[in-house]
Amino acid sequence: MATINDVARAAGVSPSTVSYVLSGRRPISAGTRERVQAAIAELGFHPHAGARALASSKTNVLALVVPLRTDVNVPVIMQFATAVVTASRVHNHDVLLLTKDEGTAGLERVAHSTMVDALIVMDVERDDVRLTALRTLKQPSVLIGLPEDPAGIACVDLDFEAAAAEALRHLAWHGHRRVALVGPSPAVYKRGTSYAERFLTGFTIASATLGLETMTHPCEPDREGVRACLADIDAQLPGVTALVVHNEEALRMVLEELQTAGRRVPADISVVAICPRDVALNMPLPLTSVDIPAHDVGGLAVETAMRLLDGRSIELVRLLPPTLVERKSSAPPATAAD
Amino acid sequence: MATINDVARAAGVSPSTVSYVLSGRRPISAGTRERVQAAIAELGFHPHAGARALASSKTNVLALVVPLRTDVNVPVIMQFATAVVTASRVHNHDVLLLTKDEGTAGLERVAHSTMVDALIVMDVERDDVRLTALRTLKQPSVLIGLPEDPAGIACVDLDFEAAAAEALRHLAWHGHRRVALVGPSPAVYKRGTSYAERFLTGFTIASATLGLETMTHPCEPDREGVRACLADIDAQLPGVTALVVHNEEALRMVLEELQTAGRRVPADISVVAICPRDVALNMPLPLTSVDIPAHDVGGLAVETAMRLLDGRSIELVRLLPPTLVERKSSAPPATAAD
DNA sequence: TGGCGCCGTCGAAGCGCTTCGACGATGAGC
DNA sequence: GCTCATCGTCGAAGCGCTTCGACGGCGCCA
Repeated sequence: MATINDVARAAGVSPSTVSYVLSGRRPISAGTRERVQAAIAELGFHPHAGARALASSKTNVLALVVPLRTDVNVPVIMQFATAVVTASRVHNHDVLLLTKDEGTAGLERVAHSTMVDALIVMDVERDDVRLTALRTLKQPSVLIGLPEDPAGIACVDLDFEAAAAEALRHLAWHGHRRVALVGPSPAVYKRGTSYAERFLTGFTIASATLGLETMTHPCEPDREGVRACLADIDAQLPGVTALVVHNEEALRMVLEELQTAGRRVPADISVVAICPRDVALNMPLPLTSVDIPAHDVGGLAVETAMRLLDGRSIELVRLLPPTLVERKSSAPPATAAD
Repeated sequence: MATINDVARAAGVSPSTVSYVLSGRRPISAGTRERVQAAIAELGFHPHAGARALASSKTNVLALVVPLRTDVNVPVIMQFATAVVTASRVHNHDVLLLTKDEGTAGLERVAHSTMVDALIVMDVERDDVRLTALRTLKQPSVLIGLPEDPAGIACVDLDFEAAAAEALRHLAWHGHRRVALVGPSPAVYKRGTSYAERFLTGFTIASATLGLETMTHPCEPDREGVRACLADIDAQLPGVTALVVHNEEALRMVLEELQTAGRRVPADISVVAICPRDVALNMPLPLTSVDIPAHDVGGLAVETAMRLLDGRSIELVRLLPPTLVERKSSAPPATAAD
């Protein structure tokens, strides 16, 4: 492997000049620059990442902490992850992949050993134990999610409260009065997963504001769980005319169960999903949905990390406004006249 | 951040002694070792990864290249990825996440700049363009998959040919004579994706060996694709009594379509799936399946990388034998008497 | 009791890069 | 024509660690 010294020798300049050509931190004459670049190309020189990190205390690596539990929706996680990687590359950074199960120790390990410049943390819980650890690190961190007390840590996410409100507003506008929320699995709530709670809150508040009769119900994403959930909803909220489904894995089964029960969507019952765009589009019926813009959120997380790294100002909490797209699964409720 | 010098001073020894305590490369007396360890703990010392990489030319980082296309099965990819990360941690390594779309350039970038010690590459194609690049790197690489000509590169995977044979053998043993393969989407074949082709090959060979009447059909994983696929199968292989499904995303829909058509599984038609265990178990009916042991394969990939790194011998191509587990979706075909 | 080998430790070099201060050359200002 | 910035480049220090050769002290054997 060629070193910066080899390049310098080949170009007839000093190593520092090569470095300045590379970093652009000092003016270099056009002629010199070209000779250096030619030498770099010819020798196939790539600066040694470790040496660079040592000298500059920058690694150009971001840590990304992903959950590996399978009760969260895997494809969505993957969408976030690839969005983060893609955005990182745009900013000339790479991504070190950590799993949530290493917990606090993993964060400290990579931070203390200076493997990364910043950390992006997914699957944040209400009182996430990792927060205090993150606050003591010298590297900045960005959460994808919003804990109860972010205090000093940057957070980005979809505004799930607003998303719930948006879904209800849409249904209310169509004339629905009785709406049930099919939520994530009980385990997700039990963990205090941030987005689930915020959606629930938004749902409850909007329900009151709009004067709707609503109920909420977690849902295990298997056939039995879905059946039980729908049965409970029918029992507790008879005459329900619309469902808000915030559980992608259950989504398809919910639709199937409705069909099996002979309830047509949207003629007999409307469905609004909270999920990524492509999921909504790939259902048997294109669903009216509020997007989970994983790509935007991931990109924003990286962007925020970059701003933090070069000392630009940021908004500490950034919640993206939801977008509801009306497709084929929502309509006014059937009237007695129908 | 404390440095090794701080630790040395605190423990009253030289920096090299601290280093030897850390690495165990030279004998250190118990007393000294304890003092050093105490100092390390007290100061919260973590060696600087860059400095270490520079001095030792080892990064303790593995590159993992994942596909981000969505026509491959995302949850399976995720299983491989988490298996690799988990296994890496056991060997005291971290994982740098690359996406396949950076192609050859990405591999060369991380290798030439000495960011990683070895590379693990997923989603390998028949004539993968990345192979020649990999061969020129000074770092070893391990493929998850098996290209046409691996020549010198370590490969690990499930033995998909044997998996196909296993599925057919099981069905033949039950007395089935007409069996159709519901394969991955056409795009997967078109790319020359290694596992899809190997499965197809194994299927065809085993079919001949066992003297079965079979056919194969790719399947787009959406409602329409599944319907079309099943219709084609019925048209081209009338009286088919069993299906081998090598397409997880279509799996659920296949079952649904069969049910809709009033064909009971396994009474009217048997189904053998090729998929991870948990997928087979989470279907409405527990499926007879050949496991895709993502966890084992990922672990083996890491293990192989480690052996390569410390010069132990390896088998260049390692294909894990398939395991078929009989569950509720396979049975002897209905006879005329039924 | 003297010599030899081994154990445990030290010191220094060096990994490849960045960065800071310095310095010659050039051009502008008076 | 002389001073003073400015531009472009250089040299050297230093980032924090590993590793190699060296060396003192000890136990062992003769």
